[in-house]
Order: sequence, then C-alpha cells, then structure tokens
Amino acid sequence: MDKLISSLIKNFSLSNASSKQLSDVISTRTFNTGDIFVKKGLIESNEFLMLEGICRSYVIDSDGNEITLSFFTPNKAISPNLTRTKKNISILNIQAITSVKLAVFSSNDLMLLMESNREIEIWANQILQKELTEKVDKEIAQISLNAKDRLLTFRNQFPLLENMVPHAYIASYLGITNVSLSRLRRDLMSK
Amino acid sequence: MDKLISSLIKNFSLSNASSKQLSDVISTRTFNTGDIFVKKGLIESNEFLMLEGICRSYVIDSDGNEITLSFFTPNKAISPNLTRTKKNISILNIQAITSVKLAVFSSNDLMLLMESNREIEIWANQILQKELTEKVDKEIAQISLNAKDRLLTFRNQFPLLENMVPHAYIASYLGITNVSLSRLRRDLMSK
DNA sequence: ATAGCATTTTAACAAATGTTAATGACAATG
DNA sequence: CATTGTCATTAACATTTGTTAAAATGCTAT
Repeated sequence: MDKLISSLIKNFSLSNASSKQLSDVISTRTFNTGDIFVKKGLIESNEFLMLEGICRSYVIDSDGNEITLSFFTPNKAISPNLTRTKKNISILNIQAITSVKLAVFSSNDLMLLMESNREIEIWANQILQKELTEKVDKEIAQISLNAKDRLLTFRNQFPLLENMVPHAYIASYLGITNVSLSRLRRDLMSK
Repeated sequence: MDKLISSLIKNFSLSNASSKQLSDVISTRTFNTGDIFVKKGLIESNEFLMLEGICRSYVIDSDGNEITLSFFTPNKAISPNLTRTKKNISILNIQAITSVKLAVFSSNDLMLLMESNREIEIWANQILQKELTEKVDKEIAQISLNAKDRLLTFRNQFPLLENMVPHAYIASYLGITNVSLSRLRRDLMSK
C-alpha cells in the first residue's frame, strides 16, 4: 500500500496527507485483457485511477457496432462516475485492453473526503473539469478536422497507443472505418 | 416575479417551495438577437434558464470558423457553468439568436441552495446529468451516423429550429458545410 | 417599391471516405 | 510445421461530402 501512496503523490499530484487519506478508502484491482469491468445498464458507483495498462470506454450504436469514446492510460483518472452514469446506472462500458491495474474507491467515499478535505475537493474538481474540456475538444476536432488531421491529433495525444491496441478501436474513436484508417496510415507513411 | 415562480413550477418541475427559494436569487434578463452574453476567456459564474427565445453555444476553430456546439430552447437549462468553464473562465461563447429572456442566478447561490434544500440539489444534479448524457449522445451520433441521418436526428430533437435560425449555425452543429446542408434538404424534400 | 446586402440554392467538379472482397501477415493451436 | 483464425492492408468501385462560383431568394432600410 506504500507504493500506492507514493504513486498518488507523484503521479496524481496529491499532497502526502491527502494521499494517505485517499489510500484509506482505495483498493487496487487488476483485470485481464478484454475484461469489461463497467457495464452499461448496471449500477456503478466507483471511481477509478489508472495505475498500469490501457482501458477504453465504448458503447454499441444502433447498428450494433462498438464505438470507442475514450482511451485511458497510466496515471490518468478514468472518467468520473458523474459523467458516465444516469441515475447511478452506467451509460457506457469500460474495458481493459491490456492487463491493467487500477485504484478503486467509491464515489461516496470520495464525496465525504471532498467535504472534509479542501485539497481533495480541488483535486477531484480538476479531474472533472479536465474530463469536460476534453469532451469539448474532442467534439471540435470531430467537427472541424478531416480524418487525417484527427489521426495526427490522436497520435499526438496518445503516442504509443497505435501500436498497442486493435486498430478497430482507434478507427471508431476517430469516426472512420478500419479501411480508411489503414489508408491514412499508408498515406502518412510515405511522407 | 409571480410569473417567474409559476414558470419554474410548471416548466422546470420544481415544487412551489423550492421555486420560491430559487426565485429569491433569480433575476430575469433579456437580450437582443446577436448578443453574446457569455464570452470565451472571460470570468463567468452564472447559471441560466431559458424562458423565451433561442440561444446557441459556439467556439471558433483553428481556421477561424464558428462551430455551434448546442442550441437552447425555452424551458431548458443552458449548460451548467461547471461544464463550460475551466478555472471559472468560460471555454465557449453563448449567443442569443433571437430575442431571448433568461432567468439568471449565480452558481454560488445555487450551490448554497443545493446544500440546504435537497430537492434543489436533486433538480440541479438532474440538469447536470442530462447535459452530460446529451454530450455522449451527440458524440455517438456524430461518429456513427452519416450527415443525412444527423440532420434527421436534429429535426427530431429541434422540430422548429430549421426555420428559425441561420442554416450556417445548423450546418456547423451537424459537422457539415452550408452547401451540404442545402443539398440534404433538397434530397429529403423529394421523398 | 427598390437598391443593396445577406442567405440559400444550384451546378460542376474534386477530394475524402465508405463498401466489398481478396490478399497478406502473424500468432495460437493442434 | 501445417492449419486455423484474427487482424491489417490493398484494390476497385460507389457514395458522400467538400469546394468554388454563379444564380436565386429573402430581408432591410430608405
């Protein structure tokens, strides 16, 4: 548990004291490649911090296709519960796409800590606002950039992902087909 | 102010008592067509409820084009402050696209009321969650539907808007050009 | 009413992206 | 080490969407 505390301090920018408080309500969990640990339609009341591995959130569209909404990499928070539930029911799925290690704590415990610890309150609100501005940025990119520029933006944001996760996940994240992604990769190669 | 209270009760599903409490911190404001009353980069700490007219939120992309992110119609809340600011600075613009009448109150007043009145707390959280799920729905539509189906979805969601606001606003909301919108309108006519 | 301006539509063509199907690369398995 | 299955690439063609420019329409202020 010592390692968790130092990781919170170093990678999630929390003070020593706040990390200790948080660690009291945190447990760590591991999942295997492919595990879906948040499921659309089920009650969900936890928060997650990425320690190791890669995850994605996704939904199924009206044609039955999976659409990746976000990727999560180490030392980032997974979207706050508030932004991915409706009446405590999850509106999306979250899947481990490598083996992953997560810090897990209940939204309720976090709420209590936020009330008693100003630093944790600020920290949690920063995570929430980051999530929201990322959503706006993604929306603007999706509307104003063509597929090639969206891929370049993606590569910039997630330099390692393209070689680590199935391209189908990336294609749906970019709003294009697998075939188009492959074509863009070739076009960008030759330069 | 009586009219405001009855509007809150009827159109925003608040109880009589809660409406009264809210109305104590609410003032109404009117704006003219074209007025930009929330500006990107400026401090912004108010919440808005739509009473009359139509508004939109928008940003300027890297090519200098305006991109409409949302439309707001009567008896709906404008996106909560939390979702459109970063460190209390607005990340987008909000503009009246007809003459509008709004109910305005400070985010801080709302926070205080939420702490003392459980019903208002639930009401405000519902507005926030609705905003967030709408964002996810929009993202899914943008990725998984072609332009024609996005237009049909838009018409379903805002039956009157297409005849009331400049098509350029709608086109950027749908992620297409004005010319494409006009073409789709013709294609859909002939059926 | 009309001149002037902004918006919408139309047309012709170019570019981007989707669709389908075949091929290639690679890892897992018997 | 052959076989199978999954994923990525390629090719050919179809469709959608973008671009540019001109024409039509609508709106506003004299």
